[in-house]
Amino acid sequence: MILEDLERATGVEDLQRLIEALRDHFAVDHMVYHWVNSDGEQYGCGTYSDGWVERYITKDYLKIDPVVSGCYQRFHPVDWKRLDWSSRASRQFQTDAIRHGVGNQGFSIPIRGPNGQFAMFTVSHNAADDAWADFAETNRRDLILIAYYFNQKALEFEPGRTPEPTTALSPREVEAMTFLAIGYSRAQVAQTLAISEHTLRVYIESARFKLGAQNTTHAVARAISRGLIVV
Amino acid sequence: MILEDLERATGVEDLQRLIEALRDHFAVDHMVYHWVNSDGEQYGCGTYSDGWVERYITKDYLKIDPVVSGCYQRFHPVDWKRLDWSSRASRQFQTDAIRHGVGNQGFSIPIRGPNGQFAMFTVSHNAADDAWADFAETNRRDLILIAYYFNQKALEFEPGRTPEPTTALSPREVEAMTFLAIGYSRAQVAQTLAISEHTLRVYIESARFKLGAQNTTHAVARAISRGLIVV
DNA sequence: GCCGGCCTCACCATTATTGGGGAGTTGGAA
DNA sequence: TTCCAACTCCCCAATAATGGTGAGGCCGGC
Repeated sequence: MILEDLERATGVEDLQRLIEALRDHFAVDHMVYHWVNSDGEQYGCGTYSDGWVERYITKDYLKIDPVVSGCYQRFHPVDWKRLDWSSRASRQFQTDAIRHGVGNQGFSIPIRGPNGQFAMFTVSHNAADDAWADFAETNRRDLILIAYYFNQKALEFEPGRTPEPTTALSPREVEAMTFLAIGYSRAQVAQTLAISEHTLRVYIESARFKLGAQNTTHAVARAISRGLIVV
Repeated sequence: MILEDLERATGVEDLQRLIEALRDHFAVDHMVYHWVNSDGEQYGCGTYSDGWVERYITKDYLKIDPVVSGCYQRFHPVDWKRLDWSSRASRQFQTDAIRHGVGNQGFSIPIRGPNGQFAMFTVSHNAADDAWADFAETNRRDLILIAYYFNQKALEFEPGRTPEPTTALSPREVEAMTFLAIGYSRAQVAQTLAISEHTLRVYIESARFKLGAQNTTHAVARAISRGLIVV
């Protein structure tokens, strides 16, 4: 089955090949994996035409695509029909998309990973409403799993995701960082931990040093994104 | 099947009932859903003893539990054995957990939702290593789907626990937060963005207000854990 | 038994951040 | 067109954070 192939994938070429196989397997027009960085960078693979992908990027459609914002706000898979297409920009985008071969129906699954990673797995097709509803109902679970495995592989292949040498913080340092991260001032943290502010400073500086951080805010940011504290 | 029951669930009582049914169905010692709020609050349901749950909370084990930080750093399901149990605090925690009836084996699936929501779905059991590896291998996909549906329902039932609807930051605010998060001082950020420090302050204050943050560090922490910026 | 990491406390001076005001432009949405 | 959100700039005073330096006790590993 396809999940096994996915598990065996060893590079991004495999993902492109597999997504085409998936499209054929589900007999739909398009299948796309789309990783969106929060600063607007994008990576993806799928079966949309090169023309549409290029147009999407150059026209900065990412910012007005209701599928993107809809997925970003939700956890569950979204049927495109249930999104808000009312604004003029949305409708223009929709018309343009259909003209470039994107189906009139679509189904997108939001996926989130560590460090705010966000991606979408999309199936698109030209079909009547009820046929599409049937398709979505029938295949939802498989698609969720495929999206999950796809993202897992994408994360794996992403360069720069190499696990950093996690310099563990001491328990007191973790506590200090945690309280700072939830908005306590140094005085409040010291009071909460029942230690002097001087002592607290030692922890913060120690944590800053271990994390290679320039200042407290930086240290807290690193502690969070390295998963050393859960805020 | 159980996924159907999950889809039909209409309240948290159903989730508690279902997770017990799931434990019996998979014939394991424990099954737990554990939602960690972005301010350190916790909610969960599962089959751990009340004593252990209470102890976990009062001893603030959330902060030192290697399962939590391990899941927080990863996307894929994690086998407890492959986590880092080397620190003293970790080993104490482990001993205490086993004494309170938690299994020696475990398998936890991280789940992430909108606005930085983070939860874990955990299966725990007393078993030998190879038997457990078999179990995990056999049931991984089912468990991933169950975790997914469970979180979907949990999000549905607990709207109050969801962090305030994403008050998106403006582009400049995102830039400001991002540079602060990588250790720049206000002066440096202002210079980098080629704006006056006064202007920068307006962005920071605005972002702080939108994020409901007490201070800059808090704002950056929230921006990161809600996935508004990537560091 | 020594070394190192962790936890605790202190002072001084400097720099950075914050909170309170006010004010003008621009571009897109209603 | 009107309005609002976003972007830009300014002052003053109070408060918070930081850098440097120092010290003692406790515990576990080599």
